[in-house]
Amino acid sequence: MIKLDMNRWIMNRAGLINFWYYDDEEFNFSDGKLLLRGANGSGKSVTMQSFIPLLLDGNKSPDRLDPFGSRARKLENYVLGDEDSGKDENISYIYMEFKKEKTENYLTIGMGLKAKKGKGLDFWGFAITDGRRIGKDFFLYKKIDQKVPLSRRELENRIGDGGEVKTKQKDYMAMVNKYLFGFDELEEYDELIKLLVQLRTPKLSKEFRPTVIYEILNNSLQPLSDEDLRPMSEAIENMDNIKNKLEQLEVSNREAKKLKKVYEAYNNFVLFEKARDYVDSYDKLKSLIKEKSKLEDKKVIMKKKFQVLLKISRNLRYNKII
DNA sequence: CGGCCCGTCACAATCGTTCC
DNA sequence: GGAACGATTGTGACGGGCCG
Repeated sequence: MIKLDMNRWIMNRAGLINFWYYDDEEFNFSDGKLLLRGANGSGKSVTMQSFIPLLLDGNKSPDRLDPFGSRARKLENYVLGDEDSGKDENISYIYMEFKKEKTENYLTIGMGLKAKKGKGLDFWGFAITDGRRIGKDFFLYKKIDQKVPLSRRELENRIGDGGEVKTKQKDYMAMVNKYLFGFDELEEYDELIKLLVQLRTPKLSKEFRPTVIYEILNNSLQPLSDEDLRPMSEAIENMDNIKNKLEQLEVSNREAKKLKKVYEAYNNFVLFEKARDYVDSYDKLKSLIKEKSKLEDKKVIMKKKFQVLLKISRNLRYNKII
């Protein structure tokens, strides 16, 4: 997180030595601001890009140097000068001095660049943290009157414990972040630099259209990692699944209701049939019971009649025999 | 003065990024 | 997907400083 420090570092001075068309040049900032004025192509952009972003992260890619994003010029060209009039070998220094807004504390970051024709580019970035100031009590020349710039080894010795020297771009970037910005993660610092690079694009003034602004701002935003997106995509996926399931269940429910309606009608019909059968059977049973009791009465009478007849019959037989 | 050790430099190889 | 370029790492040669 960015600390809200009311006594911030502000840019105080910036300087170039043996770099591009500059022999030994110093720019003094006023309240952290600098106004560069000049005709098109006079080198305002080239001068500024040498400080921001180059001095902030040490990224020496040609496309980063050029505000138009082309790869036409390598940093080596700025160190050696033009193709024909240039030198065969040269050491350049670029530096920026920061001052605390309210106190007399100074911090200088910078880089040395050594180029040899056809031999690529050597780089060493440094920070002076003990308050020594370039041109006042710290010099990038071997001797003050002879303008021979220090080699890396010589600079390291001269800085000593009062600062740091880094030869790797990543280390230099981490060092600048540590002293100037204080982001917890180097990635955050990287994002800030990317934003600065995006915002300085001349497209901003050339094509002032909302879509272009949108494009630039969009590009400058930190991309979301898969890690960040996974919970969301999973949630959306779940929502989709649940929605699909719900729709399916609703269809099923409708169909089941239809089925139920028909089935109920069928059930009622069957029940009615059964009930009618029952009622009929019950009536039949009642009439049969009635008939049965009638027949039983009849049976009793017949039995009595039979008894009488039997008695008569016996009497008749007895009389005969006797 | 010579030998040893350490740091530097140059070079090659490989990896990563960006652009077309 | 390839080309170009930068970053990084490893290796060997070289040279300067230090010590005996």
